[in-house]
Amino acid sequence: MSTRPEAGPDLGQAPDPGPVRTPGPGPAPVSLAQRKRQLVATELTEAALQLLALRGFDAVTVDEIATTAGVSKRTFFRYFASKEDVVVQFLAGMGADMRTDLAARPAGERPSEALLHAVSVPLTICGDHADRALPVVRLILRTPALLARFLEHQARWREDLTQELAARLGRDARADLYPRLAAGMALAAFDAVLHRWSEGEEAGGSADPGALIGEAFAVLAPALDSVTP
Amino acid sequence: MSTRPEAGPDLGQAPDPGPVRTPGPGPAPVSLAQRKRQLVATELTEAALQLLALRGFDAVTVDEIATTAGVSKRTFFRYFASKEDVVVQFLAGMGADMRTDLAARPAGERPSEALLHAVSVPLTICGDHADRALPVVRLILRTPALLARFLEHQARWREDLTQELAARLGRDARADLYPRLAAGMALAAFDAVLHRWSEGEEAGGSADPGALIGEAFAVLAPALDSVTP
DNA sequence: CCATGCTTGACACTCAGTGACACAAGCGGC
DNA sequence: GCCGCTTGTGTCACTGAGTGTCAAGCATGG
Repeated sequence: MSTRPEAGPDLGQAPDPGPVRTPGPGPAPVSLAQRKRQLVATELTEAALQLLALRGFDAVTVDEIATTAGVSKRTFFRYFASKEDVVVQFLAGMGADMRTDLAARPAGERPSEALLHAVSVPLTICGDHADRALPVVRLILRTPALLARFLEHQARWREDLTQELAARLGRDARADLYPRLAAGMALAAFDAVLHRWSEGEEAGGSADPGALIGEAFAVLAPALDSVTP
Repeated sequence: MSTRPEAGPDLGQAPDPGPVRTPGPGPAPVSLAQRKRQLVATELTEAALQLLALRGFDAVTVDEIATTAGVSKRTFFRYFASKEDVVVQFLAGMGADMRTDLAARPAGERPSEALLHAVSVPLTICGDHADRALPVVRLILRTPALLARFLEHQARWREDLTQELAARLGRDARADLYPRLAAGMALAAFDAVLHRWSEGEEAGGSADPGALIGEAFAVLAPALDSVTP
């Protein structure tokens, strides 16, 4: 792969069913075609997560994943933009609505409050499905190639949060350091929590990420709100 | 490529001359072989930066870069672990001594002060060589593949800063959120400054990064020092 | 002069990722 | 019922990154 100027997989291009969600039933798609797509997608992620967790990222080829899922290599790339994406989209999908969530917060709310809520969304989801999410998070954090991709996604989140914050506060995202700085701080907290969660008690993940993020924001809050007292 | 468990290029494996520095003469290596190595390395980075800045990351092949520099593709990969690394190492090399710098700060210093100095090092270097550094930074920030690699490097910095901070404060980097959180905040400031610097006045880069980072840390300081008053 | 070690180029190979084309459903109109 | 149309898929061929191997080339030290 490489830069992917504006490419990406041809995932349901009509009423975009959103990032492929893996196992959870959730709001099932309606059309037959959509359900078929969904089926193949989950089959692929399932196969990928199992194989990769078992043998490591490098020891598994895309061909293997595809064949295990019962499709061709070519079809794999019609669902995911890269080998890394099968794993990362699992996490990244959860963060996609951060911006929406931030935009939905009441206008007068302090930045620290609003950001805390936005960032909490994916973390509480993780916490609620720890059995599925924890192995994935661990795999990502300890595989350089996956980490790089994940951070790339995160950079997009940061961009989104920056824009949204700038809009909320009536500031210029270019000329003013604060919006990007605040977004970065929120994501730093996110990362710290993710690390702590994945490392704590190498057995079954320790404290609830929802609680940890609150702890982190207690430290951040004074700085986050210092610009709008 | 992919995960690179512990691989990397066979860069001077004897008394490792450190990351290949590009043009600056600096403390020239002594041995003849070392100087030859250095020469090839700078030739490669020079060729790469020129071609990539001109035609974009995807439109240039490693073969081209190598041939332009007068060596073979195989030799390219003996100097750089990946196509991205030619560009990124330029920046990443500067950040490598962050940890050393942090460790060298007086023990009693407030975390915000110590971190500010550590993070300032690469930024002031950038500011001092803006004519060379700015195009590279812009290229990295707007090329997803390069950004991903750069963030991967930064993750290593964060790890280093985390360890060092934990040591300084006598805390446990695993159980305690604060060290990683503080390191993340410092790097968030770093990123914000880098963005601001690269975007400000699309002409020639605006305010001095050294000044910008001070501005950012003015916001961060209360949070950074809140744990050790 | 010869042995040793380091660097390089040439070659072959794996694997990620893409483009092109042909083929098989599912579906609406007539 | 048949005809198009769209959509998803497999096959094939191809580019380009990255690696292993081997056989020179060229410095050094004895």
